[in-house]
Amino acid sequence: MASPAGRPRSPRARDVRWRGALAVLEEMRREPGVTRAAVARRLGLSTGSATEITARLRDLRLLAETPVAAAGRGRPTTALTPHPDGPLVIAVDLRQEDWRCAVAPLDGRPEVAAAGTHHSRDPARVAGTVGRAVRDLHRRHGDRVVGVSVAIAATVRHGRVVQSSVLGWDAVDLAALAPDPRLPLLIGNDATLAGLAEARRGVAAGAATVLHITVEVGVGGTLVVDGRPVDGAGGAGGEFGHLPFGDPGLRCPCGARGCWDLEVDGRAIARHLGDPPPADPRSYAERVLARAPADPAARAAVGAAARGLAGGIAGLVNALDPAVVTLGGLAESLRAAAEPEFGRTLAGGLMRFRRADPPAVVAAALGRDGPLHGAVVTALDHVLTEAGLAAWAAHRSPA
Amino acid sequence: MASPAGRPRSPRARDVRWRGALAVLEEMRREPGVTRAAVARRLGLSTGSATEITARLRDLRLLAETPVAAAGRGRPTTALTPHPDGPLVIAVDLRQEDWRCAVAPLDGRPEVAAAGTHHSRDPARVAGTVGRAVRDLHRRHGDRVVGVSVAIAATVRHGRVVQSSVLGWDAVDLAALAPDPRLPLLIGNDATLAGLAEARRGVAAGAATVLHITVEVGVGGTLVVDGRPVDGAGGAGGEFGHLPFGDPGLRCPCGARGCWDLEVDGRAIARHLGDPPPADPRSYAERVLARAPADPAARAAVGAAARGLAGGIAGLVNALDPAVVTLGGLAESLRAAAEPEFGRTLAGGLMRFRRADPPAVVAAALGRDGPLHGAVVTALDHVLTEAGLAAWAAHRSPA
DNA sequence: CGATTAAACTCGTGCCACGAGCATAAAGGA
DNA sequence: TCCTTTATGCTCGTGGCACGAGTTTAATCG
Repeated sequence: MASPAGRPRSPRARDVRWRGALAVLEEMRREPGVTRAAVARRLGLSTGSATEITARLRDLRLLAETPVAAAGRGRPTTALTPHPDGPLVIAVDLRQEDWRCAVAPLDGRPEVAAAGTHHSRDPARVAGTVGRAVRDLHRRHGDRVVGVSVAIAATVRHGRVVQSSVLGWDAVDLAALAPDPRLPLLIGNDATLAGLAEARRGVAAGAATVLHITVEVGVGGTLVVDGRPVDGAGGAGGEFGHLPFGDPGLRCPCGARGCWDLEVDGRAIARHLGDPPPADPRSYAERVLARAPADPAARAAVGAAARGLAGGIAGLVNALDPAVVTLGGLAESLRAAAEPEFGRTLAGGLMRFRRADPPAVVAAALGRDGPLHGAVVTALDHVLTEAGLAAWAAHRSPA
Repeated sequence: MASPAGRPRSPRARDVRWRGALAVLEEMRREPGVTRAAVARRLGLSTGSATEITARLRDLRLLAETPVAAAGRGRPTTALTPHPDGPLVIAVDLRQEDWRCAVAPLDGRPEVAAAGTHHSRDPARVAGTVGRAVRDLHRRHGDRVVGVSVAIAATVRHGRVVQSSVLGWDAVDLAALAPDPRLPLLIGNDATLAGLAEARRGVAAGAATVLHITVEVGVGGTLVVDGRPVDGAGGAGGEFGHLPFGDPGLRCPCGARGCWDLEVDGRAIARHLGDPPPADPRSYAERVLARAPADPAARAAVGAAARGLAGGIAGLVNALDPAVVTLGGLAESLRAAAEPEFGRTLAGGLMRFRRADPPAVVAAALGRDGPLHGAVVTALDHVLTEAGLAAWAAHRSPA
């Protein structure tokens, strides 16, 4: 198989080695269980190329082919699936009070393998617990593991946690989560990753420009263009909650004034109801939402928050022109609870020429699994590159 | 040179035909006048590949090599320049009262070839005048012309002008500007294109995430990520002026309320001075800026507008995390005239963790040539693709 | 004017994808 | 049951791009 006469090529920047193979793997990922024939058709590959590429990928333990129930006449084709001994990524979702670890093969479907709760505000202890779970999975799967990706309810910049009001953390180094320093460790904001997941695998799959907005404590989200989050120079984009859409008289814990955050979440609802600022704005908001159908004051407060949400979204639509807006967390609950106000305010905030053709505003499909799916997406984005495949091929040469 | 035995390859999606050639042409474009040796080093090409690629491109009239003054010992290399009979793009900048047409070769340096003024509010007449100039250039350069790109002071969506308050136009079809229906005609917003030009060739060249903000009548601009403007599903992104950063009591001509537009331009200055709304907010603002150094009331009004500008920029930095912010048009004038207020408000509007490492805020370098340069950039982005080169090679086979 | 140096040119080779022709595995019909 | 139809997979010769070692070329330096 290796070069019989000359020496093997050294890898080069302009190299073409993995082009076809990558395209095939991306198709498998985009639509788990596609058949080989369908992939070849879609990519415009000749049957000869398809044969060669799949054979190569099988030898490298990157995919397997499973027979598929015959669909009409003709020679039956096979379904492309991740190789049973192929690469895996570990995804972690670290939330306010709990965490989950999952493992996913190249088709990007995570399987939760460990979970737990944490009530500690001590970052080191939490990182220790989660790190043990990750190391455990790494031991179990050996060098099949090619990356670790963490979704966390925190502001992340240059791969480091900068702060988290939800977790009550300041800057924290999560390098301890990597079971092996040679493994890439990716850290991402949970709302950004949830938006990424919606754009790639959720309701907005296929749309080129997707705006994801979620409300938990404050507003988060991301713009996803062509499947990649627009997260800025340091990856700390998507902090939409700190756009000054709100009352300039209100000071935000972030240090600025008039932040949108303060107009939308449980803190806004408490203000409208004349309640003191809630310790946990998220659960406070849920309680008010629950009693809103029967309680006019609660309903009015929810309506005000929904208007605050819709007005900001309208502005972002004006500025960013997304094809779809996806709503996660309390954002969807607020809209559902106060649909009339939400719809009116959204339409009224759009520039006139946009009103004829506004973007669809839809509920996120992945729910609380969004961040976990997003973590898998980013991890696989690293694996499914020329460099990633070359590294895999290097330490696992063909049988 | 063509296949001696087999038949020529048909083009395919996974084809590799233009990979190296495109990389070389992009280098020539990025740094006009680079030497062939430098390009080969940068791209990691062997000298053999460099020889072959340049020969191929020379045969296709895509580049020429000119001897270069010897720089030290060794065999002298050559500079890569656009071929004297190579492809050209036509760029148009259509502004409030005047227009310019330029021609640019593959190095992306436009040369203005025609210009004029228009005081008509009749879109058809303006399009007629400019269209004649374009057709004239097309006749002069024949089939060397491979694209036409227009920068216009208007909202553009899906390649069509939707409205322009500056020009006083409603929806207008500019298809008449194309001298030949087979030529690609690209229409873009002037502020978006100016931002693109700054990010690719101006002060922000090299930065991965650039936020460009310009003020003329209202606020425009764009976010540019990895050299591509983030302009949304229909290309109508960048309308930052219609983010609701302002007084919700003010109604904007766009149909929404509280638009940032109204806090920043000549209309805002007039409000602060108690003047009636100016007919031409741009020249009104310039007059007030001119007398601000000597006139405390004018200075205060300018300061208020500068604060409105800086507060909004701070919010956008929070949300988008750019590495650089470039200021064009009156935005730079406002900052320069009211530096203290601008700086204070900008810093105060940033989230606390960003204050330690804020983005550089710099004046745009290309000035009024920005939109023209941006139009050239988009046109060449279309030419310098596999499809673009294949089309060029098809109708001009090698000598 | 030869030594040195940087770069260009030549040429044999590997690798990927193509595509025509052949082989194969199912369904459908006689 | 057997032949036909249909869709697919496999084999193999070919083209095209880039590599890289060896050679040539055009400059400067001593």
